[in-house]
Amino acid sequence: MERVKRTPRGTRKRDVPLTEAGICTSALRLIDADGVEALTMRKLAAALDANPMSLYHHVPNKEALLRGVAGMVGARFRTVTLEDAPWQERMRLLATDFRTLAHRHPNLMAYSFSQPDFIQPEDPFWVALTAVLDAAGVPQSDIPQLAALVCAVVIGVMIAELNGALHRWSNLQPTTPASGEDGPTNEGFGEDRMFRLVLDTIISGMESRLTADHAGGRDGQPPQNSRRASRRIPRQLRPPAALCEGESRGNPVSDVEAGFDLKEQ
Amino acid sequence: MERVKRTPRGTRKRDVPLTEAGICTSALRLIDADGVEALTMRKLAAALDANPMSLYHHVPNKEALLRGVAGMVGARFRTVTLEDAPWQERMRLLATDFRTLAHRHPNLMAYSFSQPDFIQPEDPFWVALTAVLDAAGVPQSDIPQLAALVCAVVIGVMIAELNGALHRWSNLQPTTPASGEDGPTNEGFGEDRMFRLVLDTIISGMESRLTADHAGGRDGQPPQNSRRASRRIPRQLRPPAALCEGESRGNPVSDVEAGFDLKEQ
DNA sequence: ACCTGAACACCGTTCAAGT
DNA sequence: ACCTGAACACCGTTCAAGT
Repeated sequence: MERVKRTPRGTRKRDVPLTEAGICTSALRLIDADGVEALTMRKLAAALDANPMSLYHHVPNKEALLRGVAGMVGARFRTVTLEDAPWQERMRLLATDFRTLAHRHPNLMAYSFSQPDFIQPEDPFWVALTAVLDAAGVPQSDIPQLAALVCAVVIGVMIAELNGALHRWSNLQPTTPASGEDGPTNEGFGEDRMFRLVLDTIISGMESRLTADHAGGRDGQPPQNSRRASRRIPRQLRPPAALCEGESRGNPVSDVEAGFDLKEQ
Repeated sequence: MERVKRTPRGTRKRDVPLTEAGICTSALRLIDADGVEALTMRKLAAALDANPMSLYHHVPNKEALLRGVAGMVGARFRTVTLEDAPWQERMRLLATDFRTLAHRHPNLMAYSFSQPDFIQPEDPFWVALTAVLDAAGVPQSDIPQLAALVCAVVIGVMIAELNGALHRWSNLQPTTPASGEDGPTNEGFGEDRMFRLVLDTIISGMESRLTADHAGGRDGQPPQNSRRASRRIPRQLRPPAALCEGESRGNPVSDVEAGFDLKEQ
């Protein structure tokens, strides 16, 4: 009995012994086609023309397999490091490159994004992001938290983009329909533009925080008009509902004057 | 044979006929305890002391059941509408209230957030959000897209918070370990603070866009220093990799001067 | 060492049959 | 009308047995 078999369509498979890499590659192909939830050890084995149980000699279980696939494409992330460019441009480039990778395997990424261990400290994306924040002048001690927030924001927008929520929400009617017009007018609105808008917005917000930080405290004249007025308003006009862990937030009205004061002072 | 039975532990169940609401309530209890992925039609039936097949007379299938549960807790969202407060404060309050709801049922929310139809046009959260953006002076035509982005950002941070990624990322070592210190020093860093920081940052970014919009174009003196300098830099220093749909973005260097120019002009 | 068939303990769901 | 038992078509995974 020969090992090389032919599928009903005649394509040749399994002329090579099973490998973890080969299994992951085939799994990725199935995920790209039908999504993570449609991936099955049995279907994967069939695609590899192998016995379902043979997979377990190379992969401990399905969860580890998915981790392997995610790690495989995560390692494919590439970006250029423009040391001389301003940090704003580097951050935009980094986020755009990340998004490009996500667009390459949307089904896998929609799954990976909800895994807490998706980003590892050695990942080139994380390394580049912390480097950019360092170049921006963020204090060393605040870099991890701020990088985490940037990750969360960027990934949040991409989740909403990949599962179609961004598109659907964008076409929801505003509260006041104005007049009987013919449906949503945002046909050519473009997720590209929205992604760039989010980037520009958080970069603007970071810029104003960083410059306020460098200007030093509350003495400088207000830069435009209302940017700092909102900070004088008490943070919470009513007591917040209890959180899960019953944790009480230290000082309810900690007025954040400027800068990234993440640490307990 | 009586309908009221007792479980092995003696607690009484099913003294009331099956209802869709009752099924959803029981499902929510199981989800709160063990997560969505652990919910099973058979386990749910056992919790209701019913035959697994009886559920299908009140709920078409498991997917619809989960939609029903999500809709049930989504309808529980409440917020106060402070008509007189500045839009920044209203937006903060709205996001915080949303987060409070998410903390009440984290397992369900972590699932719901990845469903594209989680937010419906009639949802009080959406209505309130669009009202806030309207009060902020966002042009009517841009409100849906901007609200969608706010949703995506806020939900993204909450996903990362609920699944622990935010906490893990925050404790990743920076690239330069400085010295052999004893691990991460961010023990009391607090997701509350990080959530507020994201809110403040996007609000700051929106403020600078809105005020720049009102000031009208590029003639006004630069407000502080670098906020607008980054816009003069060409957007893309290298050609972007092809996106999924092969869609070419119109003008690669569309310099966004100010305001929310989401529409194709 | 690598593979495999049978089997186990689960799923969601259909359907014919009960009351 | 509402409920139910049996059954179907799947899962992931274990395990003893093969080569």
